[in-house]
Amino acid sequence: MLSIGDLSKRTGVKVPTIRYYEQMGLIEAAERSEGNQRRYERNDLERLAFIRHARDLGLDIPAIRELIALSQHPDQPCANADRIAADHLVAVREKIEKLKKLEHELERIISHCDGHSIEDCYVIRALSDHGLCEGEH
Amino acid sequence: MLSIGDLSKRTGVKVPTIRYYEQMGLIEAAERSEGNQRRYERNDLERLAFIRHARDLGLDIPAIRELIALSQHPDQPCANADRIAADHLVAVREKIEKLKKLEHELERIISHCDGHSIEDCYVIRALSDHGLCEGEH
DNA sequence: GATAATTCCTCCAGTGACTAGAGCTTCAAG
DNA sequence: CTTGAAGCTCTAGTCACTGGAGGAATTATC
Repeated sequence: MLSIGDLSKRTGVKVPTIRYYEQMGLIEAAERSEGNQRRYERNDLERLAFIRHARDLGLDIPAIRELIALSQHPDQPCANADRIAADHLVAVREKIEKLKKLEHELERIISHCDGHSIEDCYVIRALSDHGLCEGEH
Repeated sequence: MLSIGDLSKRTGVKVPTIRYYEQMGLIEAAERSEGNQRRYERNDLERLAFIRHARDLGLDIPAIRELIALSQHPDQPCANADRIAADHLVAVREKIEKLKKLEHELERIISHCDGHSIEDCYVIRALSDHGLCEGEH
């Protein structure tokens, strides 16, 4: 039996976050000690590690809730789980593309600036005047 | 003189967002009509375009506030403005790196799954068992 | 066994950058 | 002069936590 603090240390999920996940229904309400403190077992540890891992991959809570629900019907086809992951992959790729554009834009702005005065600062000027941008954004 | 709606159309910043920026002190409180409606001029348009552009680049409001303050001292050196942009560039690059790792991980998980049942689903298994991951994350 | 230090509990509020809605007033067009 | 769009303020909600207050339970030390 683990206390919430033990569970936190083992999974790297902060204590208030564990309580938050319980509130959100991602983990079941834990058993309590005589003094009303949460007590966890091995399967809670696994469940929480699953959630942690999914969050690290950037999945949001509704998606995780769905994956958990799916994982509880082991006999069903896993097309839905694949779809969740694939949709997320698309979103991740889109974010990467956007950020790459930003990266280039920032590089360009910074490299154009000669570092003298604000009056001539390319950073400030580029922000003021969208016409100085390359491409659309 | 522009109404808040006109300003919104011209800059692409939504009306409630303009009011929010005013509240946050990014734009000065506008003059008002007799009937208490905001009235804007050309320089408000420029200021708001500046903010919009900086937000599109992903700068947060404190950074934008700082850039605005800097832009009002045209005789000072622009090292600070450069630093803000450079710091942001570092943050953007870090985000890109993280997302690329996620991309690979998701690709790998999805490609391993044969699409049969949840029981064997690699998506679910990979999430449950961190040991199936490549590298650290 | 007493005490002290740590961990736990619940509840509430705050984060960032908006966004939405209620309920009311003003403006512009016909 | 009427009507409908657009404006006003104020409040609350979004997402996924995070932090603090104030108090109870547990664990460690003496």
